[in-house]
Parts: sequence; structure tokens; C-alpha cells
Amino acid sequence: MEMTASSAVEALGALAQDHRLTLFRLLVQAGAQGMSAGAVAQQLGVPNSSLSFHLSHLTRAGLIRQRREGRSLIYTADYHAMNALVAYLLENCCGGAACDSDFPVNNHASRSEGKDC
Amino acid sequence: MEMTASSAVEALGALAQDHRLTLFRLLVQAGAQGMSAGAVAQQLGVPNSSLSFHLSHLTRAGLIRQRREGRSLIYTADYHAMNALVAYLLENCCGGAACDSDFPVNNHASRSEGKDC
DNA sequence: CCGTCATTTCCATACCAATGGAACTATTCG
DNA sequence: CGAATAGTTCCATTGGTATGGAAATGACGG
Repeated sequence: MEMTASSAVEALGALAQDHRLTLFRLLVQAGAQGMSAGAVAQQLGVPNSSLSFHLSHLTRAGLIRQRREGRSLIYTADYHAMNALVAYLLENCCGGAACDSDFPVNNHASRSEGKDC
Repeated sequence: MEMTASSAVEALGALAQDHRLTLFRLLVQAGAQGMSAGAVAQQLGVPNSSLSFHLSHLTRAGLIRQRREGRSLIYTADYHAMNALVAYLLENCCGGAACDSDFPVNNHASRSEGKDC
């Protein structure tokens, strides 16, 4: 769950693309069961090779997982990774304060563990 | 607070770079008072022209704001935008369930407003 | 006005990301 | 084994991103 600035950059970069964000959301919806690469390609209307590129991008960033099932490769969203990313953003990019407050305090080492967002 | 997939991609892309993520975190720490472009450049050790590029990138994505003060341009983090981004991620990329749960339900229109993350 | 201070815009360069067809690899089934 | 199915890797092309020096813009003080 530890997240460094550079792994956050990697995860953000992996999600910062239309096809990949859609793809990730699709996998989130699919849940633990996941989806085969082919099913995803069909949903997105993207050629196989391009999709494979995006899948490996998300995998490299640790946001999705792969498992083989018969001749299909099944992909699932890694909720822990996503959770870690969101936690990182809340702690480092929202001033550690609740997101809803207009202007959080000017802190730099708060351990306030933002609870309500 | 409305956030579309494409504005989310833009915001994610703006944060998905070492200098820009550091810069944004710096502005978050600075709070409402903000920081001048020059002060940021010095902190980051980045030449003025490069910094300006990153500042305008973040501005375009709506994550930071600019105001003039004397001959300095002061930048501040836009917490509402950040809040909207995190909310988007929670609702669309965590299955709408609390982030801490291992595998959220397979929903697609939940209004569950994740409370505890 | 004129200098100077703060910052941006312009520009060229280098690099990295996205795309899709074709060839390759892995797995199952007859 | 050999054909068919599911995906990936390879490769060339295209376009966008990051960088930093130099020139331009805007604001203030004398």
C-alpha cells in the first residue's frame, strides 16, 4: 500500500488516456470475475495490438492483474492499487484535510487521515 | 463539480509528471496564499520557461489558478477541482464501494457516495 | 518614458506515447 | 500432429510532450 511519488506518477499516467480509463472502468465493473482481452477489445472497438499495448501499460503501473484461463487471458482491476492511489492523492494533494473544505490548513506533515470525502 | 471522463483524463494527465505532481503538492502546501512562479521555479530547480509550460498545463486542466499580485503571478491549487477528480475516481474506478473493501460489488449506477476512505 | 524585474511566448530539439497490420507464441481440440 | 482460437510482440509511422535558451510582454519605481 506504500505509494511513492514516482509510482503515483506512473499510475496517473496509466489512467490518463481515454482508452485506458474506459478500459479500467470496464474492469472495475466486471469485478473479481474480470474480462478476457478479447471481450475488452470488442467493447472498446480497438484493434488487438493496440489494446494489448494499453493492457500492458496498466499492468506495468500495477493497476490491473492478469491470469490465464484456458486460452484466454483474463484481466481484473487491482482495487488495492487504486485505493493506494486515491489515498496518496487525498493525503498529498488535498492538504491532508477533508476534500470538501474550501481551503485546507497550510500543513505539511499532518497525520489527519482525511476521513470524510 | 461535474466531471466528465475526458476532463478526468485531462486532470490525470496534468498530474502524471514528476515536476507537475511536485509542483501541485507544493501549491497545496502553500494553501490559499499560493506561490509566485519564481518561488516555485526556485524550489523545483527548473528553468523558467519549462516551469511556465507545466504551469499552463495544470491551468488548462483546471487544477490550479492564477492571479496577479504586483509584478508577480501567484498560483494556487484549486481544491474543488482536485476534490472532483478524487470523487470521480471513487465513483467510477472503485466500483462505487468503499475503497478499503477487497472487491466491491459489480454495480454500475450506484449512488452510494463512498464515505469511508 | 526608461530600466529592471517577473514571467511568458517562441522556437528547435529530443524523446516518448499511440496506432494498427503482420508475424509469432501459446493453448485447446479433433 | 495440425487446424483453429486467443493474445502478444515486432515494427514503422505519426503525433504529442518535455526541455531550455533567447526574445517578447507586462508591471512598477525613479
